[in-house]
Amino acid sequence: MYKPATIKDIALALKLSPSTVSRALRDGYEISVETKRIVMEYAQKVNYKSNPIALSLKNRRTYSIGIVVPKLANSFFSQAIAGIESIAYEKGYHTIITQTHDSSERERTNVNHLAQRSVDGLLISMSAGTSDYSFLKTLHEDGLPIVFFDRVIDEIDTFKVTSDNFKGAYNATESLIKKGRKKIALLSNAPQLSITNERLSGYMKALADYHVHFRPEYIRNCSKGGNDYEEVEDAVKELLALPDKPDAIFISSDRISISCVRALKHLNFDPKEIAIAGFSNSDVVDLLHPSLSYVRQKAFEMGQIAVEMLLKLIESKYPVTEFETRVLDTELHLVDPK
Amino acid sequence: MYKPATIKDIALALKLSPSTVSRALRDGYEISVETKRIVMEYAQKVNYKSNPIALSLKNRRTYSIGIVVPKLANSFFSQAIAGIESIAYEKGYHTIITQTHDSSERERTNVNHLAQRSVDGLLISMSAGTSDYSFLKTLHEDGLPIVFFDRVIDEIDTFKVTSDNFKGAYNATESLIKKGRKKIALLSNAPQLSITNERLSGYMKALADYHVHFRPEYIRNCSKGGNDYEEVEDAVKELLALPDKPDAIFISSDRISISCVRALKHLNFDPKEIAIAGFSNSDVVDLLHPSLSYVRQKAFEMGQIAVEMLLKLIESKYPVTEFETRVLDTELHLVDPK
DNA sequence: TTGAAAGCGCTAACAC
DNA sequence: GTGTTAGCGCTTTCAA
Repeated sequence: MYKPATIKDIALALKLSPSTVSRALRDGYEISVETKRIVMEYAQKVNYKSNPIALSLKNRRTYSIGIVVPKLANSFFSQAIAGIESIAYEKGYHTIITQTHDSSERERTNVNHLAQRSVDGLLISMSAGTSDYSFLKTLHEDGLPIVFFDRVIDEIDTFKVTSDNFKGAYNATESLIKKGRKKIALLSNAPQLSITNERLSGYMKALADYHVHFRPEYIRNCSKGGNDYEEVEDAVKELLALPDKPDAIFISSDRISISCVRALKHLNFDPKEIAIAGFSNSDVVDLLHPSLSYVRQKAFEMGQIAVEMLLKLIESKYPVTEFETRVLDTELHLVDPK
Repeated sequence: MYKPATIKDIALALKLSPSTVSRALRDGYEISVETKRIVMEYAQKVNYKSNPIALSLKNRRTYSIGIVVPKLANSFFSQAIAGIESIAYEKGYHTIITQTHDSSERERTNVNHLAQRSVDGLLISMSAGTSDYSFLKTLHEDGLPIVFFDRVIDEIDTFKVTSDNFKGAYNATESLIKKGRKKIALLSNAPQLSITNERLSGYMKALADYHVHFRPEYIRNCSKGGNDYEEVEDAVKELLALPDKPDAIFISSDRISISCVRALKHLNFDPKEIAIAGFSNSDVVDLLHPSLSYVRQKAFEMGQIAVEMLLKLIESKYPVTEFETRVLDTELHLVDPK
């Protein structure tokens, strides 16, 4: 293992004290111009880099923030992360990204790992399986700054950013109705998730507003959140095997939208027969066949806002007690099946 | 910010010395069972967690490895990362993921950031734009363990894992020939990349073996690697505007494959008219329209192998001088356009 | 303007 | 079996 130059090394070489070198390097006002010059030059020469670990130990700050998402392969999250990074880097923070694969278990270990590694704060979008939030609550009460994005929870009072899931779902459902569809099924995500219920409400409200009969048998929950294709295909099969089968499906989750498209393709369904609309931030959703209308979330922007909130918490000199929840608009993209 | 319990706190409370507490906590053999019990219990009670920053400072080990990839949104990389994590977590290592967006500039800052944060080693897949490897060379010579995967470079002698890009490209091109196509264009990635040339060779060899005339005007490089859609669409347009226009395209890059599909869709090309085959690890490639045959890389496995190599380097007691380059098979998936 | 010394949390010689 | 001390790299009083 290699050993980078330290302040001590420089001090020794230059016959100065470590403290002088330290001050010179940080351009301290007490140090003479001449000394600074000498120190800087030598530091340059030996390629001195301050050791952030030592700094962290001293300052109890790491200038890194932890990100916990269910799945990197989900475009929504990789877009959100890009947004987070864009701001974080600018402000001199490093990001540590971890994924949970929607496992509550991995979520807990990842979060603890991050907290122990002393990130200055945490950005998290909850896993589908999680119902016990105590590990987060404890950390939060201990003073770890946390901001939730997209998949938020009520149990912890802090900054949050989400999409207007209600309206997104409403608009998508409405678009199906306006296409003349009256028998609209719902493929939904794990019921623990905040977003699942909001989207369900939007769907229901649209049905009600347009006097479309609501049928409980048209609702299917895919509690594995589209991570398990079989689950989605089974749900689609069941829907299409109903005596009075739906003529449209609204899918309230990113990954499940993709799985539903795949299921319809496998089952050889004509998109004209079954119209679909769903949440999706996939960057190829416009190329899918069967095609679908889709609700897009402002993922990048959500990431940016989340990290700005977190930095506010981290950098605040006094404990923050006023928390805001931002709700971002969604965009509906209509696609006519060919 | 909150202040977690330290060894000192425990020592003070229990009227023991810090070293005794330290040893007791790590179940040191010299410590009496009784003392251990007392210490353990008290530690439990105050929720003692060892401070990894202090440990890192002491041990010059962080048990974290840095990952540098061009783009998380690229399925190939998110799959590789999943592979990396699967092994890393198991062995008690933490991963720090960063993306460069194929910018040489961000690559350099990310790598330096990671090296400074004292990761124990680095897994890297090079950005398309990079041609100056000196920053990596320096770190490597200074003793930082580095393993390259997928997009490797010759300039640094260490462990590497890639796919059999030559054969993948050969097989894909061959499949187009076997479909009766004789005018096969090539959409290619940035020429600096190792994989670009290997795939080019595979394409050329297939043409040669089947006595298909090679035409330089059928080759187009998209040096932005599919990050810039316009570039790809222009390339496709140019190809299709040639007097003797191609009847097939082989695309030698993941992201460009997607962009090419999009271009063909925009330009309203019938997949029967232009057959396409390309590298892609997208998890929805089978749902794309126009459809394409695709070469899939063993991304997850590649990640696993890469991290295993890295751990070998990290945990080796002696400097390693024998390096291996593993080459993984690719899988060709044939799709008939409808 | 510069230096000496203490301390962040932990471990490991070396005592006793 | 337990305590003392020094040190990882850095900053920061305090003293000179």
